Amino acid sequence: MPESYFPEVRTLRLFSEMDADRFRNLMRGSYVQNFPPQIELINEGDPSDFLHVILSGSVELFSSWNGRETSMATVRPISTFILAATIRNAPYLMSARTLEKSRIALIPSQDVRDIFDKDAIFARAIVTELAQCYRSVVKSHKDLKLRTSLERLANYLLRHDSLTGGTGQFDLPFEKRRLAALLGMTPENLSRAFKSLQSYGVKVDGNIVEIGDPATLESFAKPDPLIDDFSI
Amino acid sequence: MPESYFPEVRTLRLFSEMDADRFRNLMRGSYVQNFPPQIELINEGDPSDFLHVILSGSVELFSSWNGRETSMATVRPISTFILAATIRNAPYLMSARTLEKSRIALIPSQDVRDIFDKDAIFARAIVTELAQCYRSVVKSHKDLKLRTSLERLANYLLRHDSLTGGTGQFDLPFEKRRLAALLGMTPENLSRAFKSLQSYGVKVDGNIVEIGDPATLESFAKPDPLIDDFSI
DNA sequence: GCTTCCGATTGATATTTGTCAATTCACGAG
DNA sequence: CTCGTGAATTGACAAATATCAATCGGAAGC
Repeated sequence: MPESYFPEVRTLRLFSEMDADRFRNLMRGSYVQNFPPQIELINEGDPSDFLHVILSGSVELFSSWNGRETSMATVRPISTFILAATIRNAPYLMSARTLEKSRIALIPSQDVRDIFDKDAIFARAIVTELAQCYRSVVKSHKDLKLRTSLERLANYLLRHDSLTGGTGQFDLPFEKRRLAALLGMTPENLSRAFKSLQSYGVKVDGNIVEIGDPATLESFAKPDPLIDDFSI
Repeated sequence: MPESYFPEVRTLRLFSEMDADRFRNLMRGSYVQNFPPQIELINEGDPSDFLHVILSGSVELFSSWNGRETSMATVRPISTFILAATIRNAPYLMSARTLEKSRIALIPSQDVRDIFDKDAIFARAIVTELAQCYRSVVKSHKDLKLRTSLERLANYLLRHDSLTGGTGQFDLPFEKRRLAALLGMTPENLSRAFKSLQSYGVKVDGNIVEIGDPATLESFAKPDPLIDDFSI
């Protein structure tokens, strides 16, 4: 990996505190690659040879079974993905594809495990990151199991609004078909769900969403920090 | 905690390799308590003051939102639960209640975090355990999102059969209403699902389940190691 | 400007799942 | 043994969601 990328990767919580020499060694054995959109980076079931770090662009994590496919999460810079497989030296549970042109750093999993054993600070950082990811999936699981699709959409809109500054207006970050898969519903059902939310002040025009009356939408969505707050 | 419990806790992968002195210190600051059935040990949202280790009995992890409740997992000896909250010093995301008379060890979270910082071997063990838990939730999430309730039940039966020796006959480990909640369906729907599986050779009498023709059931259930194999 | 393509939407319909009410069944208390 | 309790089951029905087919509409290419 060219040294010019080091600072970017170093900003990641995972690497920011670790020993400088070790960091340099880790980076020297790594690669940075540019990928076009719609490239499959990881196929679920494959051995986890690399820890991936997304530096720019966006990546979708998804899973398939029996001819069906669902979206599990979207990853944005700067963060790692599929850390657990790397740590356990186990096959990937999810596939990954680029959504847009993306720059990805590939760090050999074996090196990550080696340094983990030697560097307590790095180990601490990995645990924190892992625990965070773990809690995110638990939240998603609660979202999916406790809420109807309409409630999931309403809460998604509130979350994304607050994420983008809470102005009550934002662009959907990807196609609606992808949002539908993420929320665990069909595109048709999503389309109808948007219509149903009109009565709570939600206006949609193409990719632009406007939350006219946050209080009304919240009274329907009933957001809960233990599901919707990704910072805890 | 009485010294007599030390060996039991020590068998946990999480503690088995750690420094003996530190282990003794950690245990000395801990408690072991016996709880009757149906006692709420943890309320989601509470601060995570203790890491829990179940020594005997069984515990259900569950979550609520807006008057609804769902089962997230059941925990059996000997394992920890809600490790991620302890590590991150964050509120519990799930509640926990005893299903039967249970003996639980309570280890102060602060002590766990302190030792984590000092003991690299312990840190390594925590990461392994966390990554394991994380992957389990991802599998559950895929199960819920990619399969119908009938498919989830069929795969659950196959998993549980193989877990109990693969004899093709076993007792359900808890009430059907709980199984229904775990699988994300209503008790009524579960009852009908069992009936539907009759045509694939599944017989149910009370709590006793018999898989008459594993091949047929598998051809319907299509079990997938990336969802159903909890050892990877 | 026109065409083509693909995602989004809409309507009609089917399937899945949940809800409500009634009944059955098993088990423990008295 | 009988009664009472709560879980499990069953049937009828309602709601949520998916499927299929047709249409719309905007963006890219010619």
